[in-house]
Amino acid sequence: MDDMDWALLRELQADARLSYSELSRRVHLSPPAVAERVRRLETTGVLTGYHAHVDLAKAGRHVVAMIRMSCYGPHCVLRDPKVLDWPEVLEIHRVTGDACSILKVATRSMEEFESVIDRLAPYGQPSSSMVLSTPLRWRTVLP
Amino acid sequence: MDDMDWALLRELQADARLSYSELSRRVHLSPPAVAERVRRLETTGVLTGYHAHVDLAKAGRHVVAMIRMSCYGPHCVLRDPKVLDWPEVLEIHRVTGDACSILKVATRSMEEFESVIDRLAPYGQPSSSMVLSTPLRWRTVLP
DNA sequence: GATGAAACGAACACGTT
DNA sequence: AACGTGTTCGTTTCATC
Repeated sequence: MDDMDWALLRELQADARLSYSELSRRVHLSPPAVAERVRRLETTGVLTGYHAHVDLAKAGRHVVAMIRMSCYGPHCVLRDPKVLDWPEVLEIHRVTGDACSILKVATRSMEEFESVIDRLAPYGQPSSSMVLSTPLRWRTVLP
Repeated sequence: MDDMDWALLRELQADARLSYSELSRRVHLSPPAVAERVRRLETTGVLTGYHAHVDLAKAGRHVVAMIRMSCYGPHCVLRDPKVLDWPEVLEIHRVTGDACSILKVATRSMEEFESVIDRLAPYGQPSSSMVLSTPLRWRTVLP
């Protein structure tokens, strides 16, 4: 993880579709050298994937919320792998504090959101914060 | 936004670096037609960007937290554009409820995290939930 | 890590429905 | 208006130094 690796990470975080040739011009390295470094960042797990980001509202997910789950001991959502497959659940973080986890959820409607809450309730007490807007959607990680 | 657009969104969310040729094979459409559709999804704002995702711990950000800010009226973090530029702040969501916003923060150390809390305190009361692990980092948005 | 050759993909104009 | 075909040019990849 030298300066060159960080330069590649910076560029690929900003635009994951940059070609190796374009990357080579930006970091001043030959295309094969760039390809080898990127492959190494992938295999070592520093780069976990390349993802197109979608505008949730424009994709029909008009209701977005952060849900803090305070679970009933052994019934915790974190212990049920089925929750990982619910299409409305976009992220799950295990956290410290009163809640055991924070879920990011996006649904097409309030009715659909209500059904998610109904499915979550058996695991514990959900506390929902509806997302009004997202002033900062994403930031590049720098050294 | 027909089935073909959704097929392209699905593939690009899973792997943003797929070539137009590879996409054309997967959705059974010619490469120029794929390129035109993807360009349209970009210009209409459905696709907001292509980003390489980085493992925070492997990138040296060992401390990750979700911080709920309960701000003092006019001093709200959402009203100060400077906060958008803090490199430790990866996401900001404006939400309903007791808190006015939720921030995702990642720092190299607890000392650095403490300094973020010190910088946030003037805006309101920060309530931090440290992220222990992330069982679901990201999910593809489907129709 | 750089270079050069060969295979592959992207981009444009054009023709088709 | 949306898609397919062609050629041209740029990109990826592998062998080699």
